Amino acid sequence: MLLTIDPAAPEPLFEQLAAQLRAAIAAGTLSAGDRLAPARDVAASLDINLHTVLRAYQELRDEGLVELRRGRGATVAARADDAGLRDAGLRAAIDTLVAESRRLGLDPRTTTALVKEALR
Amino acid sequence: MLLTIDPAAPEPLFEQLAAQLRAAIAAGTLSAGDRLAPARDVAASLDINLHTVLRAYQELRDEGLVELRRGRGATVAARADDAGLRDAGLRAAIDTLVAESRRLGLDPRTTTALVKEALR
DNA sequence: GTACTTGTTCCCATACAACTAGAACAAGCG
DNA sequence: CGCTTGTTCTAGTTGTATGGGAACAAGTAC
Repeated sequence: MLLTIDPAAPEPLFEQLAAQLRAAIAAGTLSAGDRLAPARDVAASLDINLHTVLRAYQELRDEGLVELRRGRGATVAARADDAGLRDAGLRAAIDTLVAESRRLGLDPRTTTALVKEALR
Repeated sequence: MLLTIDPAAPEPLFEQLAAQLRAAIAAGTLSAGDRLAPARDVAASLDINLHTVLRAYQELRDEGLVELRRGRGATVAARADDAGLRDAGLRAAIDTLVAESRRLGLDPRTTTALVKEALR
């Protein structure tokens, strides 16, 4: 599981990490029970702070996608499979939305904002 | 056009305002040519700073949804109709996505993150 | 048991974004 | 002309993101 960051991007580093891990779960690269690299290792290899990596892990824990335990590390939650990030209906819905957004030439900010609002 | 804010929310105030205005355009509450309330008035009624409101307006201008002119105020851009924020296909796509997200019990953050990733 | 791993929780410091505050300015309107 | 309204500027406060370091707690390995 290769993680990368772009220090120049507007998104916070921990959000970049969380997004890649979510995408990996959705793509099936990571499955329930799989272990994530220790936060210290990720921090060292990306040359960023331990706290930053842990914050990404904790965000995923708050979303119910990852389980964290001292001494054991971070593992993909069983719920991540059950909850179905790779559910066919969900992925179809996302693909359709992206296609519609592109068709209308909408700014990505506009699209994500509309979705966020619709989810409230 | 009633605008509200939640000072305790993690989203910046100007983003909250922009999101509501986008949603209003998408819902048809606001149409091309309609005038937005003067920034000073909004700032006063919400008890926030003029700059914060103007930043929301400017973000919408950058997205092509609103036009700003000194002395005349802020108006919904013609493109806002053409671009079709209230396009049937778009709205159906959003509704479907929201339904799928709810069905799977996904955290809103997870859903929006996946969409943002898919739009890149 | 001891040693090691790994997340958790503190401390603090720095950099940047968000917000506030106030003022002056410029374009449009009546 | 006066009034409205967005634009631009300066400046200060606050919160978040990130970094750096340390101690701690729960789990694993021997």
